[in-house]
Amino acid sequence: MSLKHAILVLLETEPGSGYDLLKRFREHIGYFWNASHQQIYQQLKWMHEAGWLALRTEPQQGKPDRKVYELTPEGHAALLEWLAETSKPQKVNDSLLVRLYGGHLREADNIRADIAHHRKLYEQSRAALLAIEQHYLALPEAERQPYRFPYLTLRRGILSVQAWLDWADEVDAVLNHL
Amino acid sequence: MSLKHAILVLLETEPGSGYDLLKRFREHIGYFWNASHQQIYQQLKWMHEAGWLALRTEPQQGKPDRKVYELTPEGHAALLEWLAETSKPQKVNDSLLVRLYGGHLREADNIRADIAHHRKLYEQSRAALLAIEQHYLALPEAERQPYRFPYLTLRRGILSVQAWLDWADEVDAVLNHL
DNA sequence: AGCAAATATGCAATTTTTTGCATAAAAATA
DNA sequence: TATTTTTATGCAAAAAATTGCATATTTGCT
Repeated sequence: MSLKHAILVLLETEPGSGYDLLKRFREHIGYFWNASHQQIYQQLKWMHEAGWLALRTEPQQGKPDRKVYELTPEGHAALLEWLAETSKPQKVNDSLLVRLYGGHLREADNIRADIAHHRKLYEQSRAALLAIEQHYLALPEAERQPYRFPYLTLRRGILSVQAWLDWADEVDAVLNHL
Repeated sequence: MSLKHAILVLLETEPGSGYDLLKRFREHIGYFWNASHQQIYQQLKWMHEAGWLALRTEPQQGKPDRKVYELTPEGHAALLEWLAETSKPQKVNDSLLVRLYGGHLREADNIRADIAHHRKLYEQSRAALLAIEQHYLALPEAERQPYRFPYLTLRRGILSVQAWLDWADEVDAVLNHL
């Protein structure tokens, strides 16, 4: 529904290829937007055909051409239009919690392992986000300016991951005196 | 992908109609699973045809029949099988944060209004979840037992909503000295 | 040197979700 | 009494996401 617009926001900040976008989704904004490479390439194709994106093909020695996309004025207009809409509340679908809800049908060890597995992922995520934050905070005031808004979203990622880990501690405490 | 299984978990706890499920999704577990009525009725049909659910039609005076679904042994088996799988990390797609990421293209007041609008929703959600928690904590030990696992998911909802509100405070502080 | 992983792009089929439409009675509110 | 909201169910078309397949080079590791 708004992967198109997520792509517009990213390309407005900095033009890039489909693979560049994939990495940005994975490494930088995965705590608020996720997309597979198939999805991204499909959308880029659609957006290019709709006139939202211009395509610059950079020939590379030996390697296949690098296809760099950037916003057209139409794409910019579409982005502004979308930004003005009021966003619907986030739709959450978390199967880990569905599984926990049905915990009475599972082995306690299975639940513990499930939580432990996710804990590792969230801890990795927290470390990555905190590293990005340190990098941002080390910048001189002037260079921080353009990242003001992305930084606010980064804070959301950090608080959100931390809240998950705090909850996991509660869960482990309960599971351990079962 | 696992709406089917979310429905199985809910019906395992207590049989009910499509509308009952809709209300449970909306009022009780909306912080970890959401589904529209169209989705629910479609899935119920599929699950019934697949032999996962038995249908009991309760005639009502005047009113149209109440269609109550409950798990068959096959449905129960399907649920147990799914519960044993390891759950993939939650896929997050939050358009509010995409919009905030592109905040440099928006009016500050527009952003503030957007945050304020969502803050109201999250505050309502927090109040509802805390009320459910109070209700649970007021139960005598024995009656609390069957709700142990749902209570853990409720805690996730509470911590999660609180983390969002804490973040919104940070955002407001930054936006106000812009 | 050989193999795995990362880089880089895409098509096609299937599944899932969303959106729009449709009906109809009961309960609540003005 | 009239209108709106809630209860209650469902079909069909369109949009979006997932899954499986396919290709080819480069980089890092053993």
